[in-house]
Amino acid sequence: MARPREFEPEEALDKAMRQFWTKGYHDTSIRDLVDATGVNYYGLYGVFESKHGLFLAALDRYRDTVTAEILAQLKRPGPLANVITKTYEHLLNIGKTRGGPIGCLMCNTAVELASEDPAAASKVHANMAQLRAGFHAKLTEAQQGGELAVERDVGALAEFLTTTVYSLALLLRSGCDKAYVRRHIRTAVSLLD
Amino acid sequence: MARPREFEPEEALDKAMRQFWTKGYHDTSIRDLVDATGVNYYGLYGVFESKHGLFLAALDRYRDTVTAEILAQLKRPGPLANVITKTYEHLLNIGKTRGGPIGCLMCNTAVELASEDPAAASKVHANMAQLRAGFHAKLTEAQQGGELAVERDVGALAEFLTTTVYSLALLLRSGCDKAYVRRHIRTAVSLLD
DNA sequence: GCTATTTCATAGCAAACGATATGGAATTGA
DNA sequence: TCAATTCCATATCGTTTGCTATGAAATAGC
Repeated sequence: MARPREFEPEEALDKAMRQFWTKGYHDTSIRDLVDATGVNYYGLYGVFESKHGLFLAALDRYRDTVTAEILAQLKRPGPLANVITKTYEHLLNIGKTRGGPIGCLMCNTAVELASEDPAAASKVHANMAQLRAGFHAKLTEAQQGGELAVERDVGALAEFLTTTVYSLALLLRSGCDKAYVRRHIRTAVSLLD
Repeated sequence: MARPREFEPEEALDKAMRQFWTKGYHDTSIRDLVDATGVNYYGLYGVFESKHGLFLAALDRYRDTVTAEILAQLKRPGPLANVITKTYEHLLNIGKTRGGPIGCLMCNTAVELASEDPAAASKVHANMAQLRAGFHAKLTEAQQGGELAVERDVGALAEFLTTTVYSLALLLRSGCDKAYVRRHIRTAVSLLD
């Protein structure tokens, strides 16, 4: 052994994720990341290989924290429409900054990078699949409980509810106010009636 | 007068718009724009002032062409759900490239720039307002014709349908296949039943 | 306490960035 | 035909980019 690291990789990754989340991939420089994490070049490159590698790690970190929390919200017991609405309302509280909400890193990445970066696109689609599975489970449970009509297409609904997560993030990031977003939630959820 | 211009500003703007549409603002360099338009630096800067000025002009051009065509689709006569579905199906045909669909410039800009560029954000929101007005007119017409229940909230529905335009663009840009997008269209439009 | 090893801090690299300056080519009015 | 003017083509500006190299600082084993 020798001189020990002066930073916690997970903590640094968390701050880097936040930076990418706020400014996007192309508009975030390595110097921005050094400033945001407090970790020097050597440390960042030693652990994450490159800017791109750090970004991919940030996407994983996002899945393991933010997406995981969304899925946890979805798993909570309760009437279908209530749980879905609560889950969507939860989105209003993530990605808050002084400059306003910054949406969802996966949604942002889908738009900024998915078409030119296969590795990023793959992680974005994996995230969509996770959300879809979460909604699908809840919908199926509701259908079996007689809460949702058996003739409803659970697969299509799960996809729709997943896309709505991204839609809400887009509205928030683009600066629409909360009342606007809440109306969208209400309208989208009314599809389950 | 003196030496005449060797390029058509509108034609150059069209190509620049396409470039921004494909790669986004930050990832498009002035040299990319020179290559894409065939116009040299002097010409671009003489007409559009700066990269940012050219981008804002591209947003206007997008509104006057792509958004205008969407609104035209919306104004066509026919049953409500049919017209809305056709309008959404039309989105599948815009922004096609060899590398796949590139979504919607306004949606892309909402995610990439709206939070840091007030001028761009303003144009994005103006675009949303135009779409909302188009949907609102169609919905009101349908309501008056007895096609849509009078108790339905036309304002909220118009907002929802507008956001759906952006959602579809996001799905297309992120690489979802057409069947996936078409299912989303069907589910969203079923809200009007 | 000394050496080996790893990290930190910073200077520096070539390349690309947005933007401008410069000189020659093309056109007009005289 | 010849200034005057405008545009094209290109060289160049100072910065910033992602990334690397270098030397000092901090630890472990001996």
